[in-house]
Amino acid sequence: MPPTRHQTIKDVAERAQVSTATVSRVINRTGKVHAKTAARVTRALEELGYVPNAWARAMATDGSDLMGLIVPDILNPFFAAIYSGLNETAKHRGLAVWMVDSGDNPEKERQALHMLGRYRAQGIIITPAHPAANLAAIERIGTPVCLVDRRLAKNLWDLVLIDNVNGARQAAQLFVAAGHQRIAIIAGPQDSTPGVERLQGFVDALAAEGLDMPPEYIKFGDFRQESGFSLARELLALDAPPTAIFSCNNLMTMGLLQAIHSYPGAALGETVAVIGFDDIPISTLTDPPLTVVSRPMKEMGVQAAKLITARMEAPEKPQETVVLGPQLVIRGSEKIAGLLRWI
Amino acid sequence: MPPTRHQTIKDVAERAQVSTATVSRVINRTGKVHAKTAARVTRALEELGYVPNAWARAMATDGSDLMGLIVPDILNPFFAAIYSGLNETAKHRGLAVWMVDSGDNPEKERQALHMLGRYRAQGIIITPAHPAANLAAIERIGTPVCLVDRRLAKNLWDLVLIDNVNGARQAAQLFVAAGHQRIAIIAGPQDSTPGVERLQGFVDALAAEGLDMPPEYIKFGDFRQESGFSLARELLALDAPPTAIFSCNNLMTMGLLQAIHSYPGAALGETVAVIGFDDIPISTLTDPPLTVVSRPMKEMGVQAAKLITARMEAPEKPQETVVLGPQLVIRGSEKIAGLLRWI
DNA sequence: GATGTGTCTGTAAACGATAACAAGGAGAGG
DNA sequence: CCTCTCCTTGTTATCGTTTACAGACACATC
Repeated sequence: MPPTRHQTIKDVAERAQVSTATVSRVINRTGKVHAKTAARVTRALEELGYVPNAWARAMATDGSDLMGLIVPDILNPFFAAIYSGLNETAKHRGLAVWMVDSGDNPEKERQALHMLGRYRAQGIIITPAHPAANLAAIERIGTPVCLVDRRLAKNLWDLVLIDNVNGARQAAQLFVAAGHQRIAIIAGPQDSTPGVERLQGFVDALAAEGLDMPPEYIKFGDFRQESGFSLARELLALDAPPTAIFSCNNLMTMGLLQAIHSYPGAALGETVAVIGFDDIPISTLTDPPLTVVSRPMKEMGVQAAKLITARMEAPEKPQETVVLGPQLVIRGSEKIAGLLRWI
Repeated sequence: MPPTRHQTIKDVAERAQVSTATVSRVINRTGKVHAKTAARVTRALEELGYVPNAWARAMATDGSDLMGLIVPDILNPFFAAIYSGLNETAKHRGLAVWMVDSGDNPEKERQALHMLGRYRAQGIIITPAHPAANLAAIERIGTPVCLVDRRLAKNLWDLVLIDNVNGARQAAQLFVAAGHQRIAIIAGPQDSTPGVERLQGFVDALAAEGLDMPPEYIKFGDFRQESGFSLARELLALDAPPTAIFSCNNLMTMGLLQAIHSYPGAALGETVAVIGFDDIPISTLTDPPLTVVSRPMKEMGVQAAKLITARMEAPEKPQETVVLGPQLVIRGSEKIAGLLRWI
């Protein structure tokens, strides 16, 4: 292959015997162009296989048509689904979405913010790694910002949230309805809003049912599989192990299942019941299949796209929060054989 | 927040009482600048919170420092791992990676190629959705291209491949060693190289062991979970169902497990044994845990980064192919209780 | 024929950065 | 004191695109 330089609008102009302004007018359908001239330009465009240069355009128009999405874990289906919803909606508005992984790590997140700044993203959708770590950097961003799933220490930005309290409450009530008395929770980190809210909702709902949670039934993980595994083993090793465990995110649920599976004498649906927060691909493969609190993940991305494009058009409009409701998907793992409901 | 325009190099120059050239020199450490001047510039840089404009830089230097990665499925951990390896290696070389999802769909892939072209990506790493659909478009790309995991109809580009034949052979031999006679395969689409090679390797290896595969034991799926599920049910419903099934990718393996789980009388490790191609998060959670042919996914991304950066420096060097070896991870699901090894 | 009104097209100045070139000043050597 | 170098800095053209402005022409109207 010859070292083909990219064709420019100038090359097209020459070949079509017009000025670059006219070519630009044809490409963008702005301004009047005689049909015959337009045809000549279009032909030149095609013959040369012209591909517009997005940066040059961005520089001239002061708009990159680029949106950044920063997620803590590209591997987590939850964030992949958000990307999917965001991307589809953004594409309709002529915007491209660049997804970057922060690894849930403030330093990498800082780098990601900086990179998207350099490429002049016109809007940033982010699930922050930490409620305060990059607060200053985020405040300094000159473009619209929309937070998804997690809040920041300051309430300055549009938000797409899930009603975590409500989701956790539904899980708690289902456990109680299934007859459980010894109910434990593997909670998330308490410096993240979902971590706090899910714990809160769960504990409060049990209290409302007259059940107090002893401290040894409340374990704090870090939303990773490994912590779900080890904390679950701690719970199973108690003198009076819980008969029901609520796990506060999908990865920890994986670890929890692994722990139950490998723990002598423990068996899902027999000695211990489980409800997880967020669906996972294996939900339907366990025995019994897994009951989970499920979130409208893709819809979260769609809403984020709407919020941020709205703000791009009206930067000074009041801050807006969209709260979506989670839904309990009951598949069976919330019960154990030994406990009978007497309804 | 005030509608802060981005600071430019000119703003910095004014504040530091120097010319834009000097600022540029300080930023890029090119050319000599007096220590005192440099300090003044650095201070201005910080005080204004200057963020360089990547496009303007790209236009002036004719280099976007941008690489594109096009994958058929962002949700598949396999591709997420490739991204991870690619990204880390690229970052060391000052390159940013933009991952785009083609949905394994030639039309969306075409759009992705076009988008990366507009943003003047300096290299494209791609797992093509189809061996020929976008061949012309890919040939027209003016920048280095590296194919990962799948070939194209023409052999013009650097390649990172897995020895699929070898991986499938190992699976076949393990089944035979475990005493199986009735061995089936859920193969991938035959218009993709991995699909062809894994089938080929498996069938040939069995033939070498003196086992012919009857046609009803060879099912063709599309690498999605749903096809794994339905094809597995077809196999289980045969008059003489297989005692061993090899599933040619991770998603179909999920479907296969689901089918076994839900099929009356079928049980993993008792009536039917399974080996999957590619590891999955639940491999260790099934009972027995899953035996799989595992690939060095992250390493594939690293190799792709190396190939493409090498080609960016020497565009005319001969085409190069890197073949990485898969590894059999034996966990137990390749056997069934009924069959005893007599070694 | 002078004037006005469109329609169409070209000229040239941005946008934000880099880099080739030029030029000023300081110090060294004669 | 003149000249030669070297160090440091500024001037300016350039990258590919858009767009405000102006100009050229055709046609209609009075």
